[in-house]
Amino acid sequence: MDRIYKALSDPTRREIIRLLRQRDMTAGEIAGNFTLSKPTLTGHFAVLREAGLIHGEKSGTTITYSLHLSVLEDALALLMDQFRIGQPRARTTASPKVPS
Amino acid sequence: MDRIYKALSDPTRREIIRLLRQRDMTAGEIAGNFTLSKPTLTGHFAVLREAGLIHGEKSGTTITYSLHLSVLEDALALLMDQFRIGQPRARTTASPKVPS
DNA sequence: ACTTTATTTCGGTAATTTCCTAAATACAAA
DNA sequence: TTTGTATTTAGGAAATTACCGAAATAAAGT
Repeated sequence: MDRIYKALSDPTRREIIRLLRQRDMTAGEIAGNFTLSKPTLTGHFAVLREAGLIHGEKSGTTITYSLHLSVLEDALALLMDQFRIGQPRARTTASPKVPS
Repeated sequence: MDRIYKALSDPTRREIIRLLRQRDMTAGEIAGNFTLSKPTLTGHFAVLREAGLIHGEKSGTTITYSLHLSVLEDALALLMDQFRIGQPRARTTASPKVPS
C-alpha cells in the first residue's frame, strides 16, 4: 500500500500513468514525452512496477508497458475507505483535558 | 495539487489525517499517538497545513488541529478524474512504429 | 515577576529520492 | 559475426525529506 502512495507522489510517474491510461506504450515512446533521460524513466518504471501499477511485456528489443487499471482503482478505493470519505464524522471537538 | 500528493505520501501524515477524521485534536494529543518527537510532528503539521488539509486554531497555549475533509474529498475526486477512473479506456495497443 | 505547559523554530545529520553519464545486455538485421 | 537499436544496470552527485535535541516563544498559573 505504501508503495502505491509513493509511486503516485511523483509528478513524472503520474504523467506516465496518465499516458498509459490512453494506450499501451513502449519504454521509448513514453520517454519521448519527457525531457528526462531514459535511465531516469527506467527508474520510474521500476517504482510503478513494484507498486503493481504497470506491467512490462518484452517483445524483441522493445518493452511495452501497460497500466493495471484495476490496481489503481483498488488503491483509490482503499484510500477513500481509509479516510472514510462519504461517511459522517464523529464528534468534532478536542477533549479539553486528557487524564493520564 | 502536488502538495496534496506529497502530503499523503508519508505514513505518519496519513495517520494524523486518520486521527483527525475521528475528532479534532491538539498538537500534544496527536503527538501522544506517535513515538516521534514533537518537533518532528510539528513539521508534519506544517506540510499538511500547506497542502490545505488541516487547520490549527490557537487557544491559550494549545493549538487544536482540525481536518479539512472537503479539501481531501476534492483532492481524491480530482485524482480519480485525472486517471479517468470509471470511464472506458481507449485503444490498448502500442503503435508499432512512430515515424518522426 | 517567576515558573510551568504547549508548541514552535533553529541547526544539523542521516536516509531517501531524483537525476545524470557511461557501460552492459539483449535482440534483430545485415 | 558485426552493427545497430531499445532498454537496463551501475555508480555517483545534488536535492529533498525525516528526524532529533536544544533553544525560543507565548500564554497561563502562582
